[in-house]
Amino acid sequence: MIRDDLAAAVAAAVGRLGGDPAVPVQLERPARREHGDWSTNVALVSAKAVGRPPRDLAAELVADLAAAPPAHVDRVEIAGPGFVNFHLAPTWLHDVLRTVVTEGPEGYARPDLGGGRRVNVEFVSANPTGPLHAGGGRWAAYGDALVNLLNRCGYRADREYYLNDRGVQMGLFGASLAARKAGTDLPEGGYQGVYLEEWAAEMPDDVDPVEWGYARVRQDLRETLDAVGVHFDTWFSERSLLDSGAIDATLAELAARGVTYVADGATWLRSTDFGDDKDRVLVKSDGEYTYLCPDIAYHRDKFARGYDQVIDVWGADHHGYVARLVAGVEALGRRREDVEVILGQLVTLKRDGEEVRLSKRAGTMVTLAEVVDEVGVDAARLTFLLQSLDTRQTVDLAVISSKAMENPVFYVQYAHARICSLARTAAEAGVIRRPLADVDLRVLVEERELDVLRVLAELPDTVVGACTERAPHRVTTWVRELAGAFHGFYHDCRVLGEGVTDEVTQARLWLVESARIGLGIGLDLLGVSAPEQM
RNA sequence: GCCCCCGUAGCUCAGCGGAUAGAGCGGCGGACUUCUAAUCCGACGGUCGCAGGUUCGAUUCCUGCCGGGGGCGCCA
Repeated sequence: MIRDDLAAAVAAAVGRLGGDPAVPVQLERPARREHGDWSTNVALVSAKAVGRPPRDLAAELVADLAAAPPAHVDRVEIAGPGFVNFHLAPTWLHDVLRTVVTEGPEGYARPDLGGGRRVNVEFVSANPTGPLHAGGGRWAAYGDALVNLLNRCGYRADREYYLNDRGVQMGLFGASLAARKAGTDLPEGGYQGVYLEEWAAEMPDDVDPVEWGYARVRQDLRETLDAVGVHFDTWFSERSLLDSGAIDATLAELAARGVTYVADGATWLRSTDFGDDKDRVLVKSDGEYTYLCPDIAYHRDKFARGYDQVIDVWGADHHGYVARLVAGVEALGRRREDVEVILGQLVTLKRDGEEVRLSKRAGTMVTLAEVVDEVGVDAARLTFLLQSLDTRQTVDLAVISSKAMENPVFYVQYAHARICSLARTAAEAGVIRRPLADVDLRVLVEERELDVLRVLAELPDTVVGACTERAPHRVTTWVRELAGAFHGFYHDCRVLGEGVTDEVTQARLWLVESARIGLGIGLDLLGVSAPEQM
């Protein structure tokens, strides 16, 4: 890669000039075109240590580099307070094209960050007491894309859904179902959703409402998540922890480690020893487990299944729960960095500008299934992956369902469809793309052409950043940029037809192919389809 | 009171310590006899909430304040 070549050249020059070779050389793409194609700040960074003005250092660097410029380098300049800017010949972008095509959809932008480490990503995990509401789509799309990113970056990541299938809520759910069926009053705090009426009507007379309802919910969850294209590797049942004795085994292990104690008839975890602000009850004085207790057993189980790292994706409303869960994991002897909790801000739903309160119990809900049904998987997923998880997202149902331009999914998919259409037209016209090695890419000199390649060049960095920062939305941003660059190219540069020389047609066909590969990689990471026509 | 997230163009949001802060949408003005106009181009639009600090350099990091959202149970 060009950056590594430039960095190596700069490091060597720094060494020859008596600078500190330990200072890492940073190469970045300047925001402004006149600042060149690549820029380094070594002179700024090491000026103090060397005790000389940064511009003097930069001048020496430039002189040294000019003696034997690295490949593709046209000229090297000093700018501003002491930046060293590299202006490259377009050939560096032609190399990008070759790399993209040669490495292909499988190989390009596939950095090995994970080294095969196994990661368990748990997400959605809504209580099995009703359908997923529309806001849950954010967790579904996010978790799924995050796993895609991890897997692309050399981890072995799995998707997991935790079913809280025991406890108070389940009982309440079953009782609500039974009451609906019998036409009696709902229990105190019961579930009022319309879906309960439908399900009660389906429910046979001679069944346990909790069990029947639980099965019904799982079916619904599975169908909905299938419809959003999210397929979990594991559906983990909280009950199974009780049945297998894992909860008691966990309590025994914690006791053996001396991190629990009994007070006021309850069993407590010394979570303050692990960074929590107060100790937490694991077993209540009435003998029941708290929510935390099986949850610690659950995380112990994940590690027992061979995962090196565990990631939980939760809504920000669970913020107060993080410290005790992490404390619990640490109390079991794991390193605290082995468990990572990602908190996302909740989704506010609006319909025609008016907020729709989402409450499963109150029953005023818009289901995820309805939204997907209305707008389609692709629009739904891309919408949820448009913004950082730290931003509270407002989704106006009227907007995403209007198939209008407000929704960027069409913009991006249209670019892909155009690419495929171009390939079809070429085939119909009998234009055969020659092997890349036989094509002269140096005819690609138009800014529109080079812009496409500039964006493609950034994909590897984007993937790394999106993965390490747990920020799939960066891929969304990138995909929109590539689509924009492609549309501009498409508008200004003809690939086929009279007035275009054979050389240019050939080179542009490969340019289009590289864009197809890049767009495909990005959309695949997001779980959004890349249509061949629209 | 303590903890977390947010505050950037009219709206929704990008922005990985760098140079003159970007995109989409809306509004305004343009471009289709040619590979898909679901596209493209132009102009307009900003005290990056406020005040300090660190730094050669801060929208970005730190502290305080203001505003919005969420959380602080032997609930789940």
